[in-house]
Amino acid sequence: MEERQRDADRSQAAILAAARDEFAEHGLGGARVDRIAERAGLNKRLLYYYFDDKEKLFQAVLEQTYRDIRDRERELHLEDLPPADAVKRLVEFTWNYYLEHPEFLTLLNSANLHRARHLQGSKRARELNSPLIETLAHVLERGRKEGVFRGGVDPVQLYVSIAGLSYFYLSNNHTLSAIFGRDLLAPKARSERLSHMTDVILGYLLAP
Amino acid sequence: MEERQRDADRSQAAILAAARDEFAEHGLGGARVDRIAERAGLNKRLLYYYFDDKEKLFQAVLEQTYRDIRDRERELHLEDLPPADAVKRLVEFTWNYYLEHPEFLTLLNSANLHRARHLQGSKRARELNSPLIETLAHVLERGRKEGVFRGGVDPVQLYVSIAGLSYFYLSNNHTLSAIFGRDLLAPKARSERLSHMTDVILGYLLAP
Amino acid sequence: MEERQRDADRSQAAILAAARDEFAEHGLGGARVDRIAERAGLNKRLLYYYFDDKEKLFQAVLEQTYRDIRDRERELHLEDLPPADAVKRLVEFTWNYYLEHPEFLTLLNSANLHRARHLQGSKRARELNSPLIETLAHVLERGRKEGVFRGGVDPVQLYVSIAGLSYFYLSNNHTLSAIFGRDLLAPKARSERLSHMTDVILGYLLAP
Amino acid sequence: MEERQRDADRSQAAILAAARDEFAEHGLGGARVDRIAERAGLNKRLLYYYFDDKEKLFQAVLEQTYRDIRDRERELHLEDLPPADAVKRLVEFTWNYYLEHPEFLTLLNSANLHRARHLQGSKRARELNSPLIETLAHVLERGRKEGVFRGGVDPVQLYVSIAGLSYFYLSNNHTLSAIFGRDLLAPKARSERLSHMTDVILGYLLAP
DNA sequence: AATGAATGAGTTTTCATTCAT
DNA sequence: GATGAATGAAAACTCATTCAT
Repeated sequence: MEERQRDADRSQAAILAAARDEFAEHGLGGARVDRIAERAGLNKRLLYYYFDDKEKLFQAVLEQTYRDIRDRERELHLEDLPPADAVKRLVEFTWNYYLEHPEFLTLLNSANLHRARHLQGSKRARELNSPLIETLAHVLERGRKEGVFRGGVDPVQLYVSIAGLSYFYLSNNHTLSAIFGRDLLAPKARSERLSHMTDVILGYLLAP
Repeated sequence: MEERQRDADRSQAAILAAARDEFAEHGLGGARVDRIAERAGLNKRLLYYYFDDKEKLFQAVLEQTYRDIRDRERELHLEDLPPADAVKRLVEFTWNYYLEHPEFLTLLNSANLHRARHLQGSKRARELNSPLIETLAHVLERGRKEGVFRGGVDPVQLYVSIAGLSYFYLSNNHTLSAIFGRDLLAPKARSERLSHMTDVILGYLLAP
Repeated sequence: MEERQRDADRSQAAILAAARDEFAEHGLGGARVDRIAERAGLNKRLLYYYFDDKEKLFQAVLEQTYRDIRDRERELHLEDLPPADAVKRLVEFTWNYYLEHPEFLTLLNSANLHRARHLQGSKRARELNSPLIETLAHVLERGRKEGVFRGGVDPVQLYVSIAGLSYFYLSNNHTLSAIFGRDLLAPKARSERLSHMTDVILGYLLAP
Repeated sequence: MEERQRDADRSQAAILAAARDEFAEHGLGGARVDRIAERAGLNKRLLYYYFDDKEKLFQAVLEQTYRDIRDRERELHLEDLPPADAVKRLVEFTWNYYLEHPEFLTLLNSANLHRARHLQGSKRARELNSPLIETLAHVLERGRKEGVFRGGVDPVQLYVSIAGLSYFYLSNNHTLSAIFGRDLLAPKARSERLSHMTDVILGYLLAP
């Protein structure tokens, strides 16, 4: 009985991982159920047994994806750092997380292409919301009080901006590389981008 | 003769417009050739007559899309404005263009999902490159000389950042709205976003 | 398990038989996958499930066709007969096999129209080679030693000639009938042809 | 006016030649009207203008093909040669004509696949019949009278046999080459085949 | 829990043919 | 006589999903 349960868990995890890769690579429309089963090394019928249909499977992948990044964000402990360091750390974390999880970007693109309807039904919508928003609000408040940050900064706007600077560069990496004729993921290009983004965010935040 | 030619052009244009909308709405994988023909009000066979297959049609759409935004960028005449105004205008233009052309965002996402292979073969790759990069370089240089801008700013990085700030907000609008539980496209939210982005970019650029 | 396996085998066999008939009747280019499925009484999708595509299905049919005639040739036991009888038997067998398997002729024509590329990839090319060539060589050798056959006869040439005499008559039966204005498959015409062919081959082989 | 007529004739001839090649290469089912037009360097509409449809075009090609070989046969003048030489010449002619007109073989195969229905309607059916049959009858008669040929030989059977020996070898050249693992069209193989065929036919005919 | 066989409804693509000039 | 544009029907092939065990 226990054995069976463990098998079941393992199978579900294998399916989720395979589905995540397939959806990330081809989008929701381009993903193939057959390929997911093959990637997972399991019978196709099992996908339906555990996840009902392709759409629900996509939703499960999305939820897991959000859960993962939120867990990581929670480990940042920005509240323990001086304001400027905290912001810098957030910029770096965002950049590195996107770099190491390229599937996150394409999954979000797919979710948005479908107008986020896969999140609508998500019961754990709470889980989706970033715990960072509140933390960031505190950091900004602290910075303002200490006189290092400008005031009137909306933490949501800032959070979105920090994400956007990394996201666009990495998500559109292929078209940008084609247009500019240079490899945006070369080591030097990477560190220049990170440094630029930090400059932009801190240049904006730091009080004159 | 003229008539016929004009009809051919009109048909091709109708197909391109229909395809652009369909690809934008459903992505490359989710787009349906039948629907494109229906949208265009033309026989499906004609799509193949003019564009060979779905992939080439997508490529044609992409090229036209780039051509359009590049044409608009060319009309900005940033070189005639004071540096800070020029940058502000660019931020506003980018924001408004994306707002008015939501298809641009999803098309680029699709192109990137497919690793920009549809641009690889594009003979007119030159056309893809933004004419703004050089203009922006001049603006930055002027600003630095006038003592209003900081030095050492890479125009490509800045261009990408300006784009990213708008792009992420609008492209991921649905997931973000779901997460934050607020409508990011409400009039007030829009003006707040534009104002925030301008603050970020100019806050970064303006010399202390 | 057994049941299922047997069903799979039965389905594949039904598809192969239906495909053989359809290809024989219409050629590779004229054959219709829909019709094959209908003839087999199975879902069209299954053809692709088992044989990938139309080309591979044609290849499978060809291989099976060759296997069948080779099996029959093996049952002839020409080595047990006096040389002249052995050759006579081969002429008769060839004639009758072609008569009873008209699909063999058109399938070979199709294969040749496509430059036999469907045999190129066939791993079991060995199976295609007739076991008769060696047997025929022995028969010719025996006949020569016994003084009844002329010497210097290449068994491959002879084999091809025996086949050609029947093949051309039957494969081109329709045009020949149209040209000569007589039914080449009427009973009398058949026996006359067989008798003529035997005369030709033995008239050539028998030592003067 | 005259000019026009000449253009029209030239166009029709170009279409026929292109169609002959296309049909020979791909069979009736595999031939493409577009490709025929392209090969002919003419507008597709013109094929329909002159030949009504694909089927009628195929019929026209067939008729022309028969006309051509019949014309050549008429030039043989077998009646002027000693009987054995006449037969030898016919074997050689058949072999060489097939070698030089590989399209003849595949066109006949296509015609037969379609049960020669394209000849049925042919008004000039008379043209199809070989003038050689009668000539060959005379040659056989002469040979018998001179005591060099055996008696009781049906000229039609002999004609078909002579054709079959060459036809099968050349028409099935690809499968035979694959099966026997040797190139049947290599120069040495060619001359051996011709010599073998002559031996077979004369070995059969020559009185003991 | 797991799986190979089977399927209906699409999906892209092709093709012979016709229209309009 | 000649042609580019257009089309309806059908072709090969695909896909998510279900059946039966």
